[in-house]
Amino acid sequence: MDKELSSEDLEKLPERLNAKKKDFPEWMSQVLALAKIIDNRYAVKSMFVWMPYGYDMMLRIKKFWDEEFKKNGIKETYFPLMVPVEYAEQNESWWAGFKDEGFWAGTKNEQEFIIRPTGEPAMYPMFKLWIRGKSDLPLRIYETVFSYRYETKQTRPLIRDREIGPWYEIHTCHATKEEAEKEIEIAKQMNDKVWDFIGVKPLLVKKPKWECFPGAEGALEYYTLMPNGKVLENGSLNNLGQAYAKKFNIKFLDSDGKEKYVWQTCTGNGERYLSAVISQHGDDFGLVIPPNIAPIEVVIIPIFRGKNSEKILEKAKEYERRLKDFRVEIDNSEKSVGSKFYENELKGIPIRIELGEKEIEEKEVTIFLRNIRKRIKIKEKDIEKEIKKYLIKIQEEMLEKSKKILENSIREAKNTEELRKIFKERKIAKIYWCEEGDCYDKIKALEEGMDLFGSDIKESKEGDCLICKKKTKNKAFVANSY
RNA sequence: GGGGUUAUGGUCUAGCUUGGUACGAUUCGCGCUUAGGGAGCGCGCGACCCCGGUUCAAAUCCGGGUAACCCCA
Repeated sequence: MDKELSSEDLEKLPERLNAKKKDFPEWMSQVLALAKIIDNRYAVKSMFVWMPYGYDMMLRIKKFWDEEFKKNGIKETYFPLMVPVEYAEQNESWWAGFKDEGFWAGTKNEQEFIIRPTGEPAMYPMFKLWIRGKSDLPLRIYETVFSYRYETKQTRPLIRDREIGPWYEIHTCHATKEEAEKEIEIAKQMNDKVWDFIGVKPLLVKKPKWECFPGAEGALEYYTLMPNGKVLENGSLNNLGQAYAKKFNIKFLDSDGKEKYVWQTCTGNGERYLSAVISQHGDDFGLVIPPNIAPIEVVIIPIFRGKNSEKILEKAKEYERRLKDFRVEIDNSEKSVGSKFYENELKGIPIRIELGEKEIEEKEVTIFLRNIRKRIKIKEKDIEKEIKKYLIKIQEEMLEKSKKILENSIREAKNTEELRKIFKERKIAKIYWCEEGDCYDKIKALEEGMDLFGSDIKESKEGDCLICKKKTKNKAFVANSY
C-alpha cells in the first residue's frame, strides 16, 4: 500500500500484479497505491485519503446513481453525523449490535453522541415527526454519506473500512406492504443499471431470514466475485416491513381512521462498487477502467524524434480538439515513451493514441485498447467516429467479460463431496437447500470459511435438500465470503 | 479473544550480534542530453516510532508505551 513507483517496483510490477490470482489482497493493495486511487498512509487505522484519480471514478459512479434516483423521484437529503444516544437506543437490537462498534463523540469531558454507523437512528426519529397522515406517504429519500464503524475484523481498503463511503442509503416509507414490495423492485432496477454502467455483473440473492434485520420481511443482497474466489457483499435491498416503524413509532392516520405503522425499505451501497470494478477487470499490468467512469478516456502520447516535436505536438492538439466530446489528455511530460505506456496502462486508461512521425505521414492513428492490450490502426479522418465506437465496444466487452466470470464461477453440487470440491476450487456452488437453520448450520460446518450466503431469487424445479433430502424448490449459493 | 513479527529519508532498504549520529537504491527538484515498450549523466532536498533507563556516548543494549502487519480461534 505504501509504495510508490520505483524502477525496482517497475521491474517487478508484472510479477507482483501477476499475483492477482495467487495473492489477490497483495495485488489490490499494490494497484490502489501505484495507480493513486487512495493513499493509505493516513495515521488512523483503516481510514485513508481518496486521491484525485480514485475519487473522480467514485464520483462518476455517484453522479450516475444521483441521476438514476432523481429520475425515479427519490430526493437527496442530508442527516447529521452525530446521533444522540437516545435516538440510537430506540431500537435495542440495532443498538446492541452497534454500540461497541461505534465511534463516540461529544465534548472533551463527556461522550454523548455516536458517530453514524448507519443512517436509521438519525433518520427514523425525524420520520416520526414528518409522517402524520396518508398524504405524507410515500416518503422516499436518500443521502450519500460516510459512516463509521470500529471494525474489529481485519480491515481492507474499499472492502472493509472504519470510514465507509461514500455510500448512498435510500430509505422509504409506505402505506402498504405491497407498495414497499414495489419499491424493492424499483431499487433492484436502479441497482442493475448502476452495475451495467460500471461494467460488472453481480449475483443477486435472497438472504436467509435470520440474517435480515429482526422483524424484517426479507432482504436481497448483491454479491460480486473477487479473484481469490471469495464473494463480497455488494449492496443490500432490505424490505424492513414494520419492524423499525414499531421501534421508532412511525405511524400514519389511514383513510379508515385508524393509526397504522408504515412499511419501510432501505437500500444502500457505495465504494464497494469500485472495489468490484478494480478487482474484476484489473490485470497484470494494473487497472482496467470502464470508459463510463474513467477520469481520462483517451490519452494521447506524442512521440517526438529530433526536430519534429512541434509538428507532432500540434497534431496532438488537433486530435484533442477533434475529440472534445471525450475526456482526453495529452501526456507531454518528459518521461520516456515506454514509461508513459506502462503508466497509463497501470492507470487503466481505456484508449491510448500513439502519435509519431509514422502516423502523420500515413494519415493513420495508432490506438491501443487497454482491456485487450491490442494496437490497431484507424484512419485519421474517422478519428471521432472510431474513438466513439471503440469506447462503446470496450464498455460492452468489459460487461461481457464480467458476465462470463460469474457464469463460469457457478457450479451445481448434488452432494457434500461435490460441494467440498467446488469450494476448494474457489468457485460458487449451487445446491438445493430446504431453508431450515439446521441444514444451514451443517453446510457452514462442512469446511472452514464455507458460507451459505443466500438463495436464488428464482424458484427451481423441485429437488432434494443436500443435507436432509427434504423436497424443495429453493437453490442456495455457497462460497467463501468476505 | 490467543500467539508471532516488525518499526531507519516520500518509498524500498543496509547498519543492530560486537554502542562512536547512518550504506545504497528509488522518488522528488534543477540542468544538459535523450525519445516507437519502464532513458543517461551531473548537482541538490530528504530519515533512526514515542517515553524512560544504562553509558563519556544509543538506530544499536534494557524496560515501558504506541502503531502496523501476519497466523490461529
